[in-house]
Amino acid sequence: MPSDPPRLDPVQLGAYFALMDVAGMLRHRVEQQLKEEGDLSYVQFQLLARLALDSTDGSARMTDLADGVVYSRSGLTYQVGLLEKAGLVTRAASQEDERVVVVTVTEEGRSRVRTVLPGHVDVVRDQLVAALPGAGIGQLADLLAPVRDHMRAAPPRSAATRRGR
Amino acid sequence: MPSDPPRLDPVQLGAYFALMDVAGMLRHRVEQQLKEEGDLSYVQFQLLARLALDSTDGSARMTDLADGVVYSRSGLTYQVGLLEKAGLVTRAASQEDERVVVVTVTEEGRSRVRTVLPGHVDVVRDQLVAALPGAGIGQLADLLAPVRDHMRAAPPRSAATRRGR
DNA sequence: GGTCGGTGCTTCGAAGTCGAAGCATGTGGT
DNA sequence: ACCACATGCTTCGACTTCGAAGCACCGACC
Repeated sequence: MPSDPPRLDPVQLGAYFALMDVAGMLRHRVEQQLKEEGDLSYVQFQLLARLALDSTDGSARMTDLADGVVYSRSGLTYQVGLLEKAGLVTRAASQEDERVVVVTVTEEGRSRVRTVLPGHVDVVRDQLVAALPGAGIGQLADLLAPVRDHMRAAPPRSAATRRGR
Repeated sequence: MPSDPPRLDPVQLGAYFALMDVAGMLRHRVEQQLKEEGDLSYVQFQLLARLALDSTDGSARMTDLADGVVYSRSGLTYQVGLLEKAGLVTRAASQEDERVVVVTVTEEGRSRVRTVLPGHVDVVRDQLVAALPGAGIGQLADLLAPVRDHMRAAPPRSAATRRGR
């Protein structure tokens, strides 16, 4: 009998829902903390953090920022505009390539990140790490890493459907 | 110089970022599929699915729906309004309590869920399950379940910081 | 050197999202 | 019965988000 309902056992479905729920709630809490302690949205924090912590010179091209964060280009333009208005970053056209806009954190931007980071980390620890006994967090990291790689590699559309693969 | 920056080792941070990234990408892909094959947003699908699959009589109060989905009340009103306009659900005041609005899936709503479910499951399998070898998906479920419970139980605000501040 | 497709970013309009305020109904205390 | 507060949902305005269209610049090829 072709049981038309899907072909995902309860365990798989459970993992899927749990993943989405946990991420959703975690994001919600993190966003609250960022808003309260630093008047930043999650996206803005991600952008600032990437510039202040993951970049040697504190600057990056718009496109590189967009790739790091899962975001539309237009949304990025908007958010960087806000950050610029707030004095946390500066924008400048690249010399080598006039099309490119280079975004750079200001000292105030770095300072803001420093202000929010401890509380941010507290939230993650209290909400996520604390719920996982001992090595749990490590196992979680080990499980998710390959998934992330798989997803980044996989084509966003068109391959998802029908028999194939 | 005291290393005041966070107190989360790289593994914990890695798990956190991986979680947020994976959930973000997965949601993005799932949303695409839903939009293409059923003209539904992720939220709308969640609402319909909850009514069609998780409810014995195919109906629920607005508040119960909002609690299940991580969502604001006003956003729920908006989305249910759209679903009603599309003929996928109906709204009616409760008899016992005039304040309560009971939402019920229509047959067309159920049908819509049936239409999108297979593709939805395909995406989850291709993107999430396929990336995890053997028992991986089960381990993921086991790890996330307690986290979800922990978060649901934990106070949404104000408890984020203990010492300091 | 001029045109042409490709790339990087922005603008624009439509939709979705949230919190606060508002309205109507229920409930408990006096 | 009355009043005050609580509860359930909606409305409102502000903000964010996205995709499509647009602009400016680059590189390559004739």
